[in-house]
Amino acid sequence: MGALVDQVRASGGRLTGPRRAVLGVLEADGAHLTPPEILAHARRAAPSVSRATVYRTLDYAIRNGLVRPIVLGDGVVRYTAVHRGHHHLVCAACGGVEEVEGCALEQPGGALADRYGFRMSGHLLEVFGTCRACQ
Amino acid sequence: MGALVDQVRASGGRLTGPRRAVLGVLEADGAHLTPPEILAHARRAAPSVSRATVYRTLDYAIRNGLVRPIVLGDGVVRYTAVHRGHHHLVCAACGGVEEVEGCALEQPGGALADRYGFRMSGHLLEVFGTCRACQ
DNA sequence: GTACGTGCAAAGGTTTTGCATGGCG
DNA sequence: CGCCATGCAAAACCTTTGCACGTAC
Repeated sequence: MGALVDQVRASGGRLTGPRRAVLGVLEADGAHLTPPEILAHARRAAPSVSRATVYRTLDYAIRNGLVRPIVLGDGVVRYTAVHRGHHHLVCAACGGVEEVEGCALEQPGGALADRYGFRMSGHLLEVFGTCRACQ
Repeated sequence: MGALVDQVRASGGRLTGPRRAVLGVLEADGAHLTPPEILAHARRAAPSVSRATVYRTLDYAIRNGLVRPIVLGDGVVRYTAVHRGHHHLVCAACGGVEEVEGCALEQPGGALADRYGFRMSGHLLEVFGTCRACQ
Protein backbone atom coordinates (compact mmCIF):
# COMPACT_ATOMS: atom_id res chain seq x y z
CA MET A 1 0.00 0.00 0.00
CA GLY A 2 0.87 3.64 0.57
CA ALA A 3 3.45 4.43 -2.04
CA LEU A 4 3.43 8.03 -0.85
CA VAL A 5 3.93 7.05 2.77
CA ASP A 6 6.83 4.80 1.78
CA GLN A 7 8.47 7.67 -0.04
CA VAL A 8 8.17 9.89 3.02
CA ARG A 9 10.23 7.37 4.99
CA ALA A 10 12.70 7.08 2.14
CA SER A 11 13.24 10.82 2.08
CA GLY A 12 13.76 11.05 5.83
CA GLY A 13 10.42 12.62 6.69
CA ARG A 14 8.42 11.82 9.80
CA LEU A 15 5.28 9.74 9.56
CA THR A 16 2.84 11.66 11.70
CA GLY A 17 -0.89 11.11 11.90
CA PRO A 18 -1.85 14.26 9.99
CA ARG A 19 0.66 13.53 7.30
CA ARG A 20 -0.65 10.02 6.85
CA ALA A 21 -4.19 11.39 6.64
CA VAL A 22 -3.38 14.01 3.99
CA LEU A 23 -1.26 11.72 1.85
CA GLY A 24 -3.81 8.95 2.24
CA VAL A 25 -6.42 11.18 0.67
CA LEU A 26 -4.19 11.90 -2.31
CA GLU A 27 -3.39 8.23 -2.64
CA ALA A 28 -7.00 7.40 -3.38
CA ASP A 29 -7.75 6.26 -6.90
CA GLY A 30 -7.23 9.11 -9.31
CA ALA A 31 -7.78 11.83 -6.74
CA HIS A 32 -7.24 15.40 -7.88
CA LEU A 33 -8.55 17.67 -5.15
CA THR A 34 -8.42 21.26 -3.97
CA PRO A 35 -6.90 22.07 -0.56
CA PRO A 36 -10.31 22.55 1.12
CA GLU A 37 -11.43 19.20 -0.27
CA ILE A 38 -8.26 17.55 0.96
CA LEU A 39 -8.81 19.09 4.39
CA ALA A 40 -12.37 17.78 4.60
CA HIS A 41 -11.38 14.27 3.53
CA ALA A 42 -8.32 14.18 5.79
CA ARG A 43 -10.42 15.12 8.80
CA ARG A 44 -12.42 11.94 8.41
CA ALA A 45 -9.25 10.06 9.36
CA ALA A 46 -7.77 12.68 11.71
CA PRO A 47 -10.33 15.27 12.85
CA SER A 48 -7.82 17.68 14.36
CA VAL A 49 -5.95 18.33 11.11
CA SER A 50 -5.62 22.04 10.42
CA ARG A 51 -5.68 24.01 7.19
CA ALA A 52 -2.05 24.97 7.68
CA THR A 53 -1.01 21.34 7.87
CA VAL A 54 -2.71 20.58 4.60
CA TYR A 55 -0.77 23.36 2.87
CA ARG A 56 2.50 22.45 4.57
CA THR A 57 2.10 18.78 3.77
CA LEU A 58 1.33 19.60 0.16
CA ASP A 59 4.41 21.78 0.02
CA TYR A 60 6.49 19.03 1.55
CA ALA A 61 5.11 16.43 -0.84
CA ILE A 62 5.65 18.63 -3.87
CA ARG A 63 9.26 19.40 -2.92
CA ASN A 64 9.86 15.67 -2.60
CA GLY A 65 8.26 14.85 -5.91
CA LEU A 66 5.30 12.91 -4.49
CA VAL A 67 2.53 15.25 -5.52
CA ARG A 68 1.84 17.72 -8.31
CA PRO A 69 -0.47 20.73 -8.66
CA ILE A 70 -2.56 20.68 -11.84
CA VAL A 71 -5.24 22.86 -13.37
CA LEU A 72 -8.24 21.24 -15.00
CA GLY A 73 -11.02 22.75 -17.08
CA ASP A 74 -12.39 25.01 -14.35
CA GLY A 75 -9.12 26.88 -13.75
CA VAL A 76 -8.89 25.73 -10.13
CA VAL A 77 -5.62 24.38 -8.76
CA ARG A 78 -5.84 20.77 -7.62
CA TYR A 79 -3.30 18.36 -6.20
CA THR A 80 -2.66 14.83 -7.33
CA ALA A 81 -0.18 12.03 -6.69
CA VAL A 82 2.59 11.93 -9.26
CA HIS A 83 2.97 8.16 -9.50
CA ARG A 84 0.39 7.68 -12.20
CA GLY A 85 -0.41 9.06 -15.60
CA HIS A 86 -3.13 11.62 -16.11
CA HIS A 87 -4.78 12.11 -19.47
CA HIS A 88 -7.51 14.66 -19.88
CA LEU A 89 -9.54 15.97 -22.76
CA VAL A 90 -10.51 19.48 -21.68
CA CYS A 91 -13.36 21.17 -23.53
CA ALA A 92 -13.06 24.94 -23.88
CA ALA A 93 -16.77 25.32 -24.55
CA CYS A 94 -18.36 23.44 -21.67
CA GLY A 95 -15.36 23.13 -19.35
CA GLY A 96 -15.90 19.40 -19.15
CA VAL A 97 -12.98 17.09 -18.50
CA GLU A 98 -12.98 13.58 -19.88
CA GLU A 99 -10.44 11.17 -18.48
CA VAL A 100 -8.68 8.86 -20.86
CA GLU A 101 -7.64 5.39 -19.80
CA GLY A 102 -5.13 3.06 -21.39
CA CYS A 103 -3.10 5.92 -22.76
CA ALA A 104 -1.16 5.32 -25.96
CA LEU A 105 1.39 7.89 -24.85
CA GLU A 106 3.10 5.85 -22.16
CA GLN A 107 5.69 4.65 -24.62
CA PRO A 108 6.40 7.91 -26.44
CA GLY A 109 6.65 9.61 -23.07
CA GLY A 110 9.25 7.11 -21.99
CA ALA A 111 11.22 7.52 -25.17
CA LEU A 112 11.10 11.27 -24.80
CA ALA A 113 12.38 11.05 -21.26
CA ASP A 114 15.19 8.69 -22.30
CA ARG A 115 16.39 11.06 -24.95
CA TYR A 116 16.84 13.80 -22.37
CA GLY A 117 18.33 11.56 -19.68
CA PHE A 118 15.27 12.25 -17.59
CA ARG A 119 14.00 9.67 -15.08
CA MET A 120 10.23 9.78 -15.42
CA SER A 121 7.98 9.06 -12.44
CA GLY A 122 4.70 10.28 -13.83
CA HIS A 123 3.15 12.48 -16.44
CA LEU A 124 0.25 14.70 -17.30
CA LEU A 125 -1.25 15.14 -20.72
CA GLU A 126 -3.97 17.66 -21.36
CA VAL A 127 -5.54 18.07 -24.76
CA PHE A 128 -7.44 21.33 -25.18
CA GLY A 129 -10.19 21.81 -27.70
CA THR A 130 -13.89 21.16 -28.17
CA CYS A 131 -15.63 17.99 -27.17
CA ARG A 132 -17.95 16.05 -29.43
CA ALA A 133 -21.09 17.40 -27.79
CA CYS A 134 -20.01 21.05 -28.12
CA GLN A 135 -18.97 20.96 -31.77
CA MET B 1 -0.40 38.32 -36.98
CA GLY B 2 -2.43 38.06 -33.75
CA ALA B 3 -4.24 34.75 -33.84
CA LEU B 4 -5.76 35.61 -30.48
CA VAL B 5 -6.96 39.00 -31.65
CA ASP B 6 -8.52 37.42 -34.72
CA GLN B 7 -10.42 34.99 -32.55
CA VAL B 8 -11.78 37.81 -30.43
CA ARG B 9 -13.35 39.32 -33.53
CA ALA B 10 -14.66 35.92 -34.61
CA SER B 11 -16.36 35.40 -31.26
CA GLY B 12 -18.01 38.82 -31.31
CA GLY B 13 -15.77 40.47 -28.71
CA ARG B 14 -14.62 44.07 -28.86
CA LEU B 15 -11.06 44.87 -29.72
CA THR B 16 -10.14 47.47 -27.13
CA GLY B 17 -6.67 48.76 -26.42
CA PRO B 18 -6.27 46.98 -23.08
CA ARG B 19 -7.51 43.74 -24.55
CA ARG B 20 -5.03 43.97 -27.39
CA ALA B 21 -2.25 44.66 -24.92
CA VAL B 22 -3.04 41.70 -22.67
CA LEU B 23 -3.57 39.24 -25.50
CA GLY B 24 -0.48 40.57 -27.25
CA VAL B 25 1.60 39.63 -24.23
CA LEU B 26 0.24 36.07 -24.24
CA GLU B 27 0.82 35.85 -27.97
CA ALA B 28 4.56 36.23 -27.52
CA ASP B 29 6.66 33.19 -28.26
CA GLY B 30 6.01 30.49 -25.68
CA ALA B 31 4.80 32.90 -23.02
CA HIS B 32 3.49 31.36 -19.81
CA LEU B 33 3.10 34.16 -17.29
CA THR B 34 1.44 34.96 -13.96
CA PRO B 35 -1.21 37.69 -13.79
CA PRO B 36 1.19 40.23 -12.21
CA GLU B 37 3.71 39.51 -14.97
CA ILE B 38 1.05 39.90 -17.61
CA LEU B 39 0.03 43.22 -16.06
CA ALA B 40 3.58 44.54 -16.09
CA HIS B 41 4.16 43.52 -19.69
CA ALA B 42 0.80 44.81 -20.87
CA ARG B 43 1.48 48.21 -19.32
CA ARG B 44 4.42 48.68 -21.63
CA ALA B 45 1.93 48.83 -24.49
CA ALA B 46 -0.96 50.43 -22.59
CA PRO B 47 0.14 52.03 -19.28
CA SER B 48 -3.35 52.56 -17.90
CA VAL B 49 -4.28 48.87 -17.87
CA SER B 50 -5.60 47.79 -14.50
CA ARG B 51 -5.25 44.57 -12.56
CA ALA B 52 -8.97 43.94 -12.90
CA THR B 53 -8.77 44.13 -16.67
CA VAL B 54 -6.02 41.54 -16.74
CA TYR B 55 -8.16 39.11 -14.74
CA ARG B 56 -11.27 39.90 -16.74
CA THR B 57 -9.48 39.53 -20.03
CA LEU B 58 -7.99 36.23 -18.92
CA ASP B 59 -11.43 35.05 -17.90
CA TYR B 60 -12.84 36.12 -21.23
CA ALA B 61 -10.04 34.44 -23.16
CA ILE B 62 -10.37 31.21 -21.19
CA ARG B 63 -14.14 31.06 -21.71
CA ASN B 64 -13.55 31.47 -25.43
CA GLY B 65 -10.86 28.83 -25.57
CA LEU B 66 -7.98 31.16 -26.44
CA VAL B 67 -5.94 30.79 -23.27
CA ARG B 68 -5.29 28.13 -20.65
CA PRO B 69 -4.07 28.23 -17.05
CA ILE B 70 -1.23 25.81 -16.35
CA VAL B 71 1.00 24.98 -13.40
CA LEU B 72 4.71 24.45 -13.91
CA GLY B 73 7.36 23.21 -11.52
CA ASP B 74 6.99 26.01 -8.99
CA GLY B 75 3.30 25.44 -8.31
CA VAL B 76 2.31 28.91 -9.51
CA VAL B 77 -0.62 29.34 -11.89
CA ARG B 78 0.39 30.79 -15.23
CA TYR B 79 -1.54 31.58 -18.38
CA THR B 80 -0.62 30.62 -21.89
CA ALA B 81 -2.12 30.73 -25.38
CA VAL B 82 -3.80 27.47 -26.32
CA HIS B 83 -2.79 27.42 -29.97
CA ARG B 84 0.50 25.68 -29.48
CA GLY B 85 1.87 22.58 -27.82
CA HIS B 86 3.70 22.71 -24.53
CA HIS B 87 6.09 19.98 -23.52
CA HIS B 88 7.90 20.19 -20.23
CA LEU B 89 10.25 17.94 -18.29
CA VAL B 90 9.69 18.95 -14.67
CA CYS B 91 12.34 17.90 -12.14
CA ALA B 92 11.03 17.13 -8.67
CA ALA B 93 14.47 17.61 -7.12
CA CYS B 94 15.52 21.00 -8.42
CA GLY B 95 12.17 22.28 -9.69
CA GLY B 96 13.73 22.95 -13.07
CA VAL B 97 11.59 22.93 -16.19
CA GLU B 98 13.12 21.95 -19.49
CA GLU B 99 11.14 22.73 -22.59
CA VAL B 100 11.04 20.14 -25.33
CA GLU B 101 10.81 21.15 -28.95
CA GLY B 102 9.77 19.08 -31.94
CA CYS B 103 7.53 16.90 -29.84
CA ALA B 104 7.00 13.31 -30.95
CA LEU B 105 3.56 13.38 -29.36
CA GLU B 106 1.82 15.60 -31.87
CA GLN B 107 0.64 12.57 -33.82
CA PRO B 108 -0.42 10.33 -30.94
CA GLY B 109 -2.23 13.31 -29.42
CA GLY B 110 -4.14 13.81 -32.63
CA ALA B 111 -5.02 10.15 -32.86
CA LEU B 112 -6.17 10.17 -29.27
CA ALA B 113 -8.39 13.15 -29.91
CA ASP B 114 -9.85 11.56 -33.05
CA ARG B 115 -10.79 8.43 -31.17
CA TYR B 116 -12.88 10.49 -28.75
CA GLY B 117 -14.40 12.79 -31.36
CA PHE B 118 -12.56 15.66 -29.76
CA ARG B 119 -11.43 18.64 -31.84
CA MET B 120 -7.96 19.46 -30.53
CA SER B 121 -6.68 23.04 -30.56
CA GLY B 122 -3.65 22.62 -28.34
CA HIS B 123 -2.11 20.40 -25.72
CA LEU B 124 0.10 20.28 -22.67
CA LEU B 125 2.42 17.44 -21.76
CA GLU B 126 4.30 17.43 -18.51
CA VAL B 127 6.64 14.63 -17.59
CA PHE B 128 7.49 14.52 -13.89
CA GLY B 129 10.62 12.93 -12.50
CA THR B 130 14.29 13.65 -11.95
CA CYS B 131 16.50 15.43 -14.42
CA ARG B 132 19.90 14.15 -15.50
CA ALA B 133 21.78 16.55 -13.23
CA CYS B 134 19.83 15.57 -10.12
CA GLN B 135 20.06 11.79 -10.51
C1' DG C 1 -26.94 55.38 -29.38
C1' DT C 2 -26.33 51.20 -26.96
C1' DA C 3 -24.17 47.56 -24.98
C1' DC C 4 -19.77 46.02 -23.70
C1' DG C 5 -15.42 46.87 -21.59
C1' DT C 6 -12.64 49.65 -18.29
C1' DG C 7 -10.59 51.83 -14.10
C1' DC C 8 -10.77 52.47 -9.41
C1' DA C 9 -11.28 50.93 -4.90
C1' DA C 10 -13.17 47.94 -1.59
C1' DA C 11 -14.57 43.21 -0.39
C1' DG C 12 -13.86 38.31 -0.28
C1' DG C 13 -11.17 34.07 -0.04
C1' DT C 14 -7.25 31.49 -0.07
C1' DT C 15 -2.54 30.73 1.19
C1' DT C 16 1.29 31.79 4.23
C1' DT C 17 3.63 32.74 8.55
C1' DG C 18 4.99 33.27 13.88
C1' DC C 19 4.95 31.16 17.95
C1' DA C 20 4.30 27.88 21.54
C1' DT C 21 3.19 22.94 22.05
C1' DG C 22 3.42 18.05 20.97
C1' DG C 23 5.33 13.67 19.40
C1' DC C 24 8.41 10.85 16.16
C1' DG C 25 12.71 8.76 16.02
C1' DC D 1 16.23 14.17 24.28
C1' DG D 2 16.39 16.94 20.07
C1' DC D 3 14.29 18.27 16.16
C1' DC D 4 10.59 18.13 13.08
C1' DA D 5 5.83 18.76 12.51
C1' DT D 6 1.44 20.63 14.32
C1' DG D 7 -2.44 23.79 15.71
C1' DC D 8 -4.07 28.18 16.24
C1' DA D 9 -4.74 32.74 14.79
C1' DA D 10 -3.27 36.72 12.47
C1' DA D 11 -1.14 38.60 8.38
C1' DA D 12 -0.32 38.80 3.58
C1' DC D 13 -1.56 37.93 -0.79
C1' DC D 14 -4.20 37.22 -4.91
C1' DT D 15 -8.58 37.43 -7.13
C1' DT D 16 -13.19 39.08 -7.59
C1' DT D 17 -16.86 42.48 -7.53
C1' DG D 18 -19.85 47.13 -7.60
C1' DC D 19 -20.25 51.22 -9.69
C1' DA D 20 -19.86 55.08 -12.84
C1' DC D 21 -17.54 56.37 -17.03
C1' DG D 22 -15.69 55.70 -21.60
C1' DT D 23 -15.60 53.70 -26.22
C1' DA D 24 -16.00 50.20 -30.01
C1' DC D 25 -19.29 49.06 -33.30
